[in-house]
Amino acid sequence: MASSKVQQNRDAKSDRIKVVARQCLSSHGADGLSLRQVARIMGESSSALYRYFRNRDALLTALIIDAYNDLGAAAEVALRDSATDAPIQQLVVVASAIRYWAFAHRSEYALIFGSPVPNYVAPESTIAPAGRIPAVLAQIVTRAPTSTGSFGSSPLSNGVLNTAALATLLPGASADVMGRALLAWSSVFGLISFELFGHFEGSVLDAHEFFTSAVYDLGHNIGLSETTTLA
Amino acid sequence: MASSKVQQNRDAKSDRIKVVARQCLSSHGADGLSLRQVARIMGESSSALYRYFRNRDALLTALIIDAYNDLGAAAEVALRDSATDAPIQQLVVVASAIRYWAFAHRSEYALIFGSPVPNYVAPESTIAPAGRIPAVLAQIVTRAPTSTGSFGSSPLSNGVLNTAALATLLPGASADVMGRALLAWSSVFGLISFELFGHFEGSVLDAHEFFTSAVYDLGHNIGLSETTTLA
DNA sequence: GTCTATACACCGATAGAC
DNA sequence: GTCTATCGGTGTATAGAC
Repeated sequence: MASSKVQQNRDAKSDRIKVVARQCLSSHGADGLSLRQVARIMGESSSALYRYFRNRDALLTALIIDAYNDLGAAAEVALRDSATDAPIQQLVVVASAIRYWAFAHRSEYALIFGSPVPNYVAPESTIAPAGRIPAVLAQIVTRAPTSTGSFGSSPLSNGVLNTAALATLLPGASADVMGRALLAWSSVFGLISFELFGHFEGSVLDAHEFFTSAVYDLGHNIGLSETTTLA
Repeated sequence: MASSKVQQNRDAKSDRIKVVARQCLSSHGADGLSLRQVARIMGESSSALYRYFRNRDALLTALIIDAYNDLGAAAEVALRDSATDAPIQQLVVVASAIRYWAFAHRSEYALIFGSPVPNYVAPESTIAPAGRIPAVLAQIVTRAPTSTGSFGSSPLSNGVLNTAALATLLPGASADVMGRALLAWSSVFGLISFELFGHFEGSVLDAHEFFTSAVYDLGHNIGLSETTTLA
């Protein structure tokens, strides 16, 4: 299991490349990421980097997976550390952690949640890390009293969601819970993206307060209650 | 008021350029848009196009404004055609029209709602067209019974929204109405973007049905009722 | 593992002829 | 208004020397 010395050096340099690549990302966007520029900044020739990443897209994929995992870990930590047991407050805590991460990592957020990079197709290896956030939200929703608020005022029809696939990610969740988790996630994403990408400019003055109120509202909508329930 | 013949020719050619530019947009993304490629496709030299657009960013701005206006007009038409429906159904109709437009104009949707284009700053002239969609949504929310559902279970504090600025866009709306309109808009945006950018891939099988149910749900959340109310 | 050199492509923007 | 020619830059990716 112990990786060899040379492997450690390889990984260390891969990491150094990715650090520089993330800087490039913020100044030129995902599409503008180039091995040449990374090499220039590192003071090396571009051909040297091809020993570590087959091509530009491989570097991009590595950055995407790292971003998903970093954000997913942040959400998981927020849930674990949340001082409250009330589901709706857990939602606010987790959503705020996501928002906080997004602002601390703007370009990586844009990389994974912005417009698709032209001529880049994400490989399968990105989907597992991408599922960590909806999984966290589903954990919260699962704890909501089942009596409240079915989806869209009537239960989701069979076949709308891929319950089989989602079950591996969110074990034990009903279709309704899955649906509410996905809705909550996309709404939180919408709020954060609008704020981060400037679409609230001029209309929302206190973005933090607006976000918190809105998420609170969303929590009510998907049936989360104030009172603590057991998992 | 009658524009001269030469002006008409100029506008016609500007339009032809923009048509080709929109094609380029879909294959290479906003950042990859280049006057050179547009010229190549049109069978002209690139320098000729500089008579019509000062530079690349000017072309981009024209495309952005057109996109906002096109989408805004689609939303307004949808609202007008559903004038006699209950507010919550109006919301579904308008949101569906936005979703429909997004899928018919993927690259333009990504242009205005995706990641910001690196090194491009949108000029002031884009903000008015961008406000047409929230204005439509606010019209719907305004018709909801004021008794139901305040924002986040407690009214929005003063100073959270720029009510002065929003008033010119949504005359007569209260801060609470504005807030609910913005929340609805960002949630609808989140749903559409997740679907369009592939984040529902593998989990949502019937995206249309899921979208409709979710928007219905959102409508309830912001206090829209089933019964028709007068404007 | 890193280097130089190379083949090949792309771009924005301008000058000056017609 | 359109053209050619040009300057000065960007990039991917490989071959082959050290």
